[in-house]
Amino acid sequence: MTTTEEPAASRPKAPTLRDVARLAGVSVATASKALNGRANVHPDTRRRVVEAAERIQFTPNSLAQAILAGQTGTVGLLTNDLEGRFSLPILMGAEDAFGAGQMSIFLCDARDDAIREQYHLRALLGRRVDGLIVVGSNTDPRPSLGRDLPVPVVYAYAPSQDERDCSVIPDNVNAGVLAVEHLVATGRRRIAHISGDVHYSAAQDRALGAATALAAAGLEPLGPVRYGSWTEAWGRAATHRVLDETPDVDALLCASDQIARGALDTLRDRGVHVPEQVAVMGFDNWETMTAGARPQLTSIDMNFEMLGRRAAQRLVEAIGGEAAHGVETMPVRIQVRGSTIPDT
Amino acid sequence: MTTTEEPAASRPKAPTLRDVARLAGVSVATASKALNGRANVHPDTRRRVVEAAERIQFTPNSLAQAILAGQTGTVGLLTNDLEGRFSLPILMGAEDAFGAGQMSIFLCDARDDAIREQYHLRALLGRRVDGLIVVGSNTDPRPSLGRDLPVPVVYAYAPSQDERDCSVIPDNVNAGVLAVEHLVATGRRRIAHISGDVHYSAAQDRALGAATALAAAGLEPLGPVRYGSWTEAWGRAATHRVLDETPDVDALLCASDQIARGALDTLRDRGVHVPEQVAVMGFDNWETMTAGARPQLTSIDMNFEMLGRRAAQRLVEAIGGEAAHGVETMPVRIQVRGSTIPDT
DNA sequence: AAACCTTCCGAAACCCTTTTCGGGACGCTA
DNA sequence: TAGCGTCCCGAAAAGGGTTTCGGAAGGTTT
Repeated sequence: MTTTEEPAASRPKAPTLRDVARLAGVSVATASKALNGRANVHPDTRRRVVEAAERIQFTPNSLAQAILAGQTGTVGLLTNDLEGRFSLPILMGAEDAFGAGQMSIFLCDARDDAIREQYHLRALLGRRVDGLIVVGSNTDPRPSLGRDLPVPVVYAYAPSQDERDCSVIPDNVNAGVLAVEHLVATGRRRIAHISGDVHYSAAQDRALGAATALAAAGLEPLGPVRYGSWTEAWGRAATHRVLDETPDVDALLCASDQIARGALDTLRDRGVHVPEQVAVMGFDNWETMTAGARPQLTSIDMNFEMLGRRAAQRLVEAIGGEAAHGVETMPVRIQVRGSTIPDT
Repeated sequence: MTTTEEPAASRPKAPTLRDVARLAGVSVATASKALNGRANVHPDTRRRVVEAAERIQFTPNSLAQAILAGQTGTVGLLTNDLEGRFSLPILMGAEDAFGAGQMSIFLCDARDDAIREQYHLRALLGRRVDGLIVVGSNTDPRPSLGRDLPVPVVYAYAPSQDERDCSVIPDNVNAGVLAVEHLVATGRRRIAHISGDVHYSAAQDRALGAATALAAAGLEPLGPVRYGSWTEAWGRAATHRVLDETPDVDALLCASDQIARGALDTLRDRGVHVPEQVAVMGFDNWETMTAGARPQLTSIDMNFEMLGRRAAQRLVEAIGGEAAHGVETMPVRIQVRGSTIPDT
């Protein structure tokens, strides 16, 4: 029994640069230079080293590289969005923005729990992430992580309450404007607004934008903004009320796709034709909701991928030393479908 | 102006153990022992060190610890599920299973692209993850990552094609059984099955389970299994066909919640009462779909959190040297709502 | 007072990679 | 043949935390 005998169950350790050097018959220094394309290595030597590295499937240990460089090439994504409706597109946008993938992403779900968030924060800082992206579960401003962190932080979707932090959020006000402009452009004049939970800034902002655009078009809102919850059930109930109180409504602006789905259901039940008699719009352009609707749902797309890319971009800048700050709003866009324009 | 003044632009570097030792007036070795609760440190000395560490918010550098220990305390989650319907619950289950969070998770989305997957795999191995969880976009068996990796791999949701790998998947066959048993228990006898894409093993397995349970109950299937796509539109269209061909149907077993939503819409349009005349069931128990349905949708829950926990558990075992392998199916459960049982 | 033990602290090695610097080998020129 | 320049390669240090081992200081015993 020699000391090189390994128990059968043991997994082969990942090969190190030392192993490559030994196999190629050179020093570790030369092996490093050969693999990294540095000068002063004879072509034959380089070839030997590269072949040795491939043979044993050598992968440089990023940890050791990071400890030298002071940069780990990792980013922490701290989310409170359990469903991933916001954080996943943002994750993808970030993956794209960081480029040919030098950056790996730690995803932590704090589940709207401050304790858990602090806990994950400690873990991420211990792993020496180069930066943090914090994604909220809604667009309401959230407490700052603090300003004495050793790494830059970018807040996405939910801005930080601290103006000196860097936040990137969708432009909910303009979302309301775009929606009303579209409805007006299609000839609607009597537009009711069914919103979600009144305490959400997203509801307030969208309503503000809608009111502004209505005024600009010289129109009066049809009844009050009807706040409720972000559910299909509320969309159904509110639509009944709108039809009862203002039967001459010709458009329903719903503050989420789910509410809009509920509105469509009620309209169908009551024999109201969409979009001929009443147009319906949603917000978020959530494909799951819009694709199955009858007719398919026109919606405002919040551009989450772009939001993620921009957040990642700002983070890279901050890591590079450019201290951006303040709240940056990202443009939204409208996706027109059959619920506002008759299918051709 | 004191020396503690920092230039505004420069970010304070993360403090090291060396900084703590200097502040406490001891060596780095003593500081390490004091913070880690080792013996042979005088209580007064320990207290001084701990206070110094807290004062400068010292966080041990996990990279340095990892390079020593040969374990990084990180796991790679390689997913192809763009929406995160499977991978996010699995992520959460894994977070829970790894316990008080010694483990951090790299999330990479390969977007069903083998090149991108290989690329992320290299990056993860370079970062010396202790293990990998691979999540598929559907339950069809997928190619193995290979058996010569330096870390253990657990396949979740989609099993590996290689039997020697370790896979954890939901029990789709039993899901079909449970669904039919529930419908039979509520007095249904003429049960039609509307499924999704015929090429998906999930569709086949659920249909197999349903057929088995029907036979066990001494019932004949009502017409053929109607394969189509996993969409509401298909659910609507297929329901029309079922009603036209077999008007005496008393239950629609739909292979996804989306299909079931479509079925409910068509039944409502044609004045068929649910659940009195026809019961409707879905699969996946996707809250987004089930909650807004009228009536709320009975569905088979695939227990993704449990799946994730089990996968993480198997991975921990494998990291510890216990070589589990083979395909492990996880139990599913039924969530009964108003679409099969009248609301009380 | 000398020898011994306990208690506590610090120097140094270790992990893996990169980079700098010094030196050996070789060819060319005077 | 001596000297110089060029081309390669290897030794060594750096980076941060943990651990082992040696040793210093102080107290106790004979």
